[in-house]
Amino acid sequence: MLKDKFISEILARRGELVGKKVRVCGWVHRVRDLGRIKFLVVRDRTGTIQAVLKKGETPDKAMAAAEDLRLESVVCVDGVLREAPTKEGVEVKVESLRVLNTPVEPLPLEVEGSEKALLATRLRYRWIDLRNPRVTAIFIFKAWVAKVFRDYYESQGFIEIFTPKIVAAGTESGAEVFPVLYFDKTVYLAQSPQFYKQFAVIGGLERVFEIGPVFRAEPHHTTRHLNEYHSLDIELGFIESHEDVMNYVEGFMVSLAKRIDEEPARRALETFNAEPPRIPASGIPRIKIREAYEILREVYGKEIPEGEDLDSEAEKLMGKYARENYDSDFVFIVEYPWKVRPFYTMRKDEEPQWTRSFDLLYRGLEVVTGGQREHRYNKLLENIKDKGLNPEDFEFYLDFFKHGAPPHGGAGMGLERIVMQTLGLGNIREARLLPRDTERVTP
RNA sequence: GCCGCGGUAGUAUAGCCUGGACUAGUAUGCGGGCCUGUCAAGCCCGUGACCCGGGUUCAAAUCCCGGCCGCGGCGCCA
Repeated sequence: MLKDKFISEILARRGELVGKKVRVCGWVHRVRDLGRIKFLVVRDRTGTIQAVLKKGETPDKAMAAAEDLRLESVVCVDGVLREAPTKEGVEVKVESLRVLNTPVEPLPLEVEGSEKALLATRLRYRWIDLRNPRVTAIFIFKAWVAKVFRDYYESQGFIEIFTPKIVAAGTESGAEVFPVLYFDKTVYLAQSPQFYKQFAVIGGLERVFEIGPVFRAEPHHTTRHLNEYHSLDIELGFIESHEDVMNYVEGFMVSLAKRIDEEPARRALETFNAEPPRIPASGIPRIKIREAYEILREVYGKEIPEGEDLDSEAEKLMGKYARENYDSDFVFIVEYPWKVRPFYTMRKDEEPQWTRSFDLLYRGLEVVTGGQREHRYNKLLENIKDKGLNPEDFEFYLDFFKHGAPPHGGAGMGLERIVMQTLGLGNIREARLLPRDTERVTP
């Protein structure tokens, strides 16, 4: 390995490393050339550190190598760490400078302050944009959210699964799918792992989760939709109702909120000046959609017809309501109308126009959808017909329910949306390394 | 899918409404120079742009039409 330590590690251990030789490998973030003395700021994923070269003190070979440096040159610097009046309190007195690569063209985007460029430009040159510490922080945070997800569900007895993304069935929750040529057949990119996570529960794994890509062929033009995103999915058996599913969703959100002071998260929140997610001690409020209609009408003068879904304005208002009345950044909206939910949703026995389902709003944006699934074969068949769908199209799925399907339910959570809402990003594309939208398929 | 707004150097912008002194301004980057403690270093010099096509006009960055691209709102969803 050329590199033995991240810059953050050198800085964290500066006490013991001062006076010793260190090696810093990274990108040239800035060059301040004062003639007989040159300062290089070297950056890696974890931070920046200053290296200094002085004519007469630094070996000529290193001085010569420094002449050809440009911004974003890739370097390894060897030298002695010493105390200095820099932001970090230390600097590297250069003894040798190795230039591993030099940009062959001027930079189309400046790393520092790249977020000031148009998002389109940043995405076009994402490999440069990504070097901006503010951008790096988003993806380190995203990885941390996924880790907390994995940690939490593993601790609750869930098994991680990996389901097919190439599927035969068409639409299952209303979202449009992308067709794919698969040998001599047309198949589709999975718009959710829905059927297969249920399959895994029915197959006896009982509690499962998956972190995987999903594909939506909707021509969105918004700041909160992607055509490809990562879904955090869970599914669990032996539940009494959708309340059990909500408890597990809530458990994850509480875990996120509790662990938010861990290093990568703390730094990201600080970078974006974001408030930690707020969940009251009493838990996330759960409001039936029937009550939400009333709240919207009476408190905000917003009319949503009974039995209709909340529109995005209504979701924003309910988010505001939860914040002001429950001191909560989250709110569950519960028991959605059957008419706006997919066929596999379990209806309430006594009130079949309502379902055992929920959405979770986070700062006024839907980030989770879930509920109890219909596990009784005959009821499932009825529901398919009631939705005007053809049972033959779902034969492979229906078969799962013929040989012992326990009562079960689950939820799907939008990873990028959780990241966006936590950090207060203006556009979900910022939370995706290489977003796919209606026009963008490169890089 | 419907609707709205936009496209000026590598990047980000001013100018457009009210066509002409625009030789298209500014910042930053980039190239060169000066400088031995800078830290978004500074100072000096230089470089570089009106999306494409058509139209109106004596005259178009500016007005009109079409195309392409970008951004956003709604819808749908995570």
